[in-house]
Amino acid sequence: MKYVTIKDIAAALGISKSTVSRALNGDVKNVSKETLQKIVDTAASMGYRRNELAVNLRAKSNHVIGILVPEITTPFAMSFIASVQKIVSAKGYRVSIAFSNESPETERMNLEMFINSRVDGILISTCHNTANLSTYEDILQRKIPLVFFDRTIAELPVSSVRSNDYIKSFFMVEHLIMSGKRKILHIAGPNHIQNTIERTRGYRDALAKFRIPFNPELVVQCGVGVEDGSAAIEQAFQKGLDFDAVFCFTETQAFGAKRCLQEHGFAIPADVAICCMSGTILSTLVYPQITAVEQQVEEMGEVATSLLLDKINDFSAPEQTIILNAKMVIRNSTVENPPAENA
Amino acid sequence: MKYVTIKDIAAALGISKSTVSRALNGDVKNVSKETLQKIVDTAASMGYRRNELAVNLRAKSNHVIGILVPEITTPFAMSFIASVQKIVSAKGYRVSIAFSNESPETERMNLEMFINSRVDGILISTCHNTANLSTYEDILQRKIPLVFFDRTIAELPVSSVRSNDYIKSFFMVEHLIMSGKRKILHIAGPNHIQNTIERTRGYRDALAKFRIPFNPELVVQCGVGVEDGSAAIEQAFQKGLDFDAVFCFTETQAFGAKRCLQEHGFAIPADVAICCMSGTILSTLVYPQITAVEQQVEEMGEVATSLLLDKINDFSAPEQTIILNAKMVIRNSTVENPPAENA
DNA sequence: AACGATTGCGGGAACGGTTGCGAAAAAATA
DNA sequence: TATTTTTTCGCAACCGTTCCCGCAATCGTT
Repeated sequence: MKYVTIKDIAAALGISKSTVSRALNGDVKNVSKETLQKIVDTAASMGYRRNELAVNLRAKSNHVIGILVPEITTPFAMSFIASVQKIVSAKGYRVSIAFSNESPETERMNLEMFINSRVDGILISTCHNTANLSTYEDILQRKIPLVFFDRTIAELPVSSVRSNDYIKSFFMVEHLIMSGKRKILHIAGPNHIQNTIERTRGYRDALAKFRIPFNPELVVQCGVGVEDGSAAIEQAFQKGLDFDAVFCFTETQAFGAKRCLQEHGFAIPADVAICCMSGTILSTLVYPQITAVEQQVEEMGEVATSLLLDKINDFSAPEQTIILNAKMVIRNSTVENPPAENA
Repeated sequence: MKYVTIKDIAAALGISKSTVSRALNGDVKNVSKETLQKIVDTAASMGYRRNELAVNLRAKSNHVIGILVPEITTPFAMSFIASVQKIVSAKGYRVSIAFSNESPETERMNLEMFINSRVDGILISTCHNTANLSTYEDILQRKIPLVFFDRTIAELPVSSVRSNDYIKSFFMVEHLIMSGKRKILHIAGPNHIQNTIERTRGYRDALAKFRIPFNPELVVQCGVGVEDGSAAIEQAFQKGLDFDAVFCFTETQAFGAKRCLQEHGFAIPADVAICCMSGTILSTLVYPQITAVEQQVEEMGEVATSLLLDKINDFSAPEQTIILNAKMVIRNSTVENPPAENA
């Protein structure tokens, strides 16, 4: 027999399954000490394993948190998932992970899978061109707790957690300028997402503060991959653009840009400085290490989870929009001698 | 009402829930065309969502594949998971992910969680100092399909997938020697795992082939993190060791080693060449790009999944041990002008 | 001695589906 | 028209657990 049930235990002991259930749940008030011990012992010796499926059906809860991310193979997603996992597993929840591959259709499918499997709550970072408002609304109508993180949707009355992109972007460009750079190339992100707008706004406003004229040619919009960053630099060379710093939308772009510049023999940061938003631990792997604004991924996971658990606990908990303070870390890709560690 | 059930639909239409169930499962043989259409329509308009919990309880199957990895925040784990996810989701399975943090205790806990939640199969890469033989045996006794990947356990009669570590390690060191290096530092892994033994054996045998005497001082054993690699180099300097190449057990060690060497002003590969096992896409992000033996992660995911699905389909399917051919990619960290792409 | 309170346990209805079996109705055949 | 076959559907059991309700025995109190 593959699995023994409480019925089997009851039969073996000649008692009712109710008592067995109670005993195994440690109900000391309704089971005598001896019976309880006897039940626990035989359960162990028979290799009993509580069937969560049955428990969950009865409890109408899966004890599962669904996490939906655009991509899974990014340090950001991994760290976020790990952070959530760590917290909720201590509270008896498991996490179920799905990814949208930046496709709204896949996103919708996965959300419906979450609904069908009766997850207790959903954490989601939407894909770029999101088109699933009706699905989100369906989820809300069913009173399934939902929290957006990183990429949020302003239209919906749901809690969300993201970083203060604009101001950190501003500070980063300011840092470049104060390091003596003036011709700053900005490798931006896809133009239909909120983050791109915020970060590019920070870039422009920092230039304005120092009365550096904005040159549209110095802003190139492209994908967020390593090769995109590399290609952006190649393209800038071909256009004959003159620049002494590069400010990237993502870390991966920065990797590509840096590698391309190094392959062309440029010294970093002397000839060209490089920095980026969305930095992660990877920025410290390369040489020189990259100055970056790092999202507090761990913290984002913790905050998002906390908001979600609140909602799970009481669906009428108020919606909150939390803006985390991303951390700017200055490293060798922008200055020769960076401070030890800085916020 | 949060969720409508087939009973609700049945009541709304004045028919039995059996018929509703059949209709929703597309049982054309037992439901008339009109009734079926009527049921499907009202189900849609009432916002019915099949409760997977109930279905799974009845079917005694969760339609979930459990994946247990030592760490989640590695490109290897992520790519593997993504690869499995892609395949099984097409077959109606979800994946549940857990990690052991290299702790046998956590590993055991998570395995028991998998058992309790009645997963249909388990893919596992064991933690370093594994001590859960009895748990594995429990799983096998319950006839829960189990497949090991990457880190395997020879003692157990289960299918497994891993790479040909020894020979690739041998080739890698041979490559260094043929590039003119002779004093090769080997940053090895923890000494109680199989992979360390295999790879170090490859190192020694390659030296032997070229009649280079083996110097135990040139083998340092340490953790697999970036900082471990960096520390290993620092330590080598302090010991006054003389070396012109570094062969790392993992990619992360190589990152640390490379960064440390560059910070000390060494030219790579001219002064010191660097290469490693367990390479991933990350090796191409850095400058110079790192020569590495890359596991075919995608393929490993596919093969492991295939073995597992076979077992799920028929538990008496034969156990297989599959050795994948890892791919050695020569890049700028060992030679100035690497071939375009090579196996 | 009588009576309420407590303790320990069993019976059985849920949770939301699926499915074998049988019955009624409809259609096909003799 | 009578009989057989087919279609269409309902009944009820089942998956493994929880939990409400009720009953008997024990205990304590006056």
